[in-house]
Amino acid sequence: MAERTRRHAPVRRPRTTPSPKTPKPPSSQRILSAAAAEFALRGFAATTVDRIAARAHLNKAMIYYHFRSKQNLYRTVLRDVFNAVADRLHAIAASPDSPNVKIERFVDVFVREGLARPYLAPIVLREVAEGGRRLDDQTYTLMVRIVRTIAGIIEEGRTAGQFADIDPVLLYLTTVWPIMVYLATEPMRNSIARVAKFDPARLDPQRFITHLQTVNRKALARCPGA
Amino acid sequence: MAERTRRHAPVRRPRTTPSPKTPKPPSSQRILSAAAAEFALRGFAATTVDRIAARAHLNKAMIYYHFRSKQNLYRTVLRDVFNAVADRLHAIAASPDSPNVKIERFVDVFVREGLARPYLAPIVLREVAEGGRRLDDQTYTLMVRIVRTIAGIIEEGRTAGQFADIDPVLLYLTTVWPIMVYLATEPMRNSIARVAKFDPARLDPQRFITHLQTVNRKALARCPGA
DNA sequence: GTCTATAAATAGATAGAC
DNA sequence: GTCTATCTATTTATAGAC
Repeated sequence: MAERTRRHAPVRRPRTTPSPKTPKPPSSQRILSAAAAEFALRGFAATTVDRIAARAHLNKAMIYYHFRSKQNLYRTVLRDVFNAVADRLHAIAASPDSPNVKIERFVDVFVREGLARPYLAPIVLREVAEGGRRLDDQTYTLMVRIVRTIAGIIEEGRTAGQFADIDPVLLYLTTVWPIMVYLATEPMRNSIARVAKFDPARLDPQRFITHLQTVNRKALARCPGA
Repeated sequence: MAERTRRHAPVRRPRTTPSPKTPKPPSSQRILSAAAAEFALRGFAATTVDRIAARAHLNKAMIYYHFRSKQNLYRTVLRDVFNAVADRLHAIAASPDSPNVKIERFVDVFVREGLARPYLAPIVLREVAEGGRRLDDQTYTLMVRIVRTIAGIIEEGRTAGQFADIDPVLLYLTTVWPIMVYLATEPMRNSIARVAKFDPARLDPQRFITHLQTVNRKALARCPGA
């Protein structure tokens, strides 16, 4: 609704003139990257528009020119984040692999993508803690599609008789969220390991991925298991 | 270090005069409750001292009298939260139950305690998203003790030959954090279910508890499972 | 212990030149 | 599209009466 009343800011125009050699990305892109980093680092409230501007090597006024408000900028960042996740997930779901392999690939891809995008997990977790109050309808729908897609993979395996009778939505919960927390705790993992006196290597990405894949495989196996 | 320089505020004095019939708790307690609720709802930065005061039916100045700063109040709340969790966990770990039962009880108790304390999960998740930057040493150590305790339960079962060769720390990750996210998403669960068109009852606490217990049992079972 | 100001700093948003 | 300057509101924290 408020989205309808945007007055200027052609935020993501169809790049008619790609400008062959762009040494640095256009300012609206720089703002989006800087905003993602800052929002991830400090959360919505603690992030100042000035800091975003500084990180983007721009002026505060430029942010209000491209995006109408801090709120609107945040929403755009959120949509981008969820869109990226949904894209990756759909690609996996649409692949010709077996459901079993799809679930494994899902874990693997999710962790690696998350490691490559350090802003992803903190932003999503902050939004969860917020009760999703800042999610607009579009992002909300996107989030639901993510749940439905992974649940679909499990349904696929279940109707094919390959999986045990596990609720896909619940397995989504126990799969996606440990990943998000694992990613978000990256800055503190070494400190924890040191204080707790165990080898930090135990929390290596590859070990974590294998663990989650194993847990999921066992959970979905038809073997009784005690 | 800064903790050493506290000038006034006998925050939690040994209640020498319990004042037999206290109709409402002492102001410092009211402040702590109000602060927990507000910090959970909005996070540290977005929470104003005025709102906490209003919720506690007190004046802003009282907060600075009892606690020295917003920061210090927040740290106190965090310590209380983690202390409560650690207490519950130690009680379970010290019980004479078998490791198998302990893990099941752990899941059950954690979810139910979390439901009864709606501020717990959001505060913890916000802190995770923050990279633990606001944790003081005391709380940090407390957090580590929680990891060690649950890891200890699994070690206990493993050396007794009852459990498969699963890394306790990794199982801690895949057990505790789905619970935290499950708890924190309480306000949005119904909306999600509605938009995604599945029965909200699928996300009932009891179903979630059973699911997590099943996944853990299978993960820890010695049966190969594919 | 509790309250009413109020100081001091900060941050979202805009005006208007270029 | 980009900048400087500024308006306005909010917010942490304190002073000081009772």
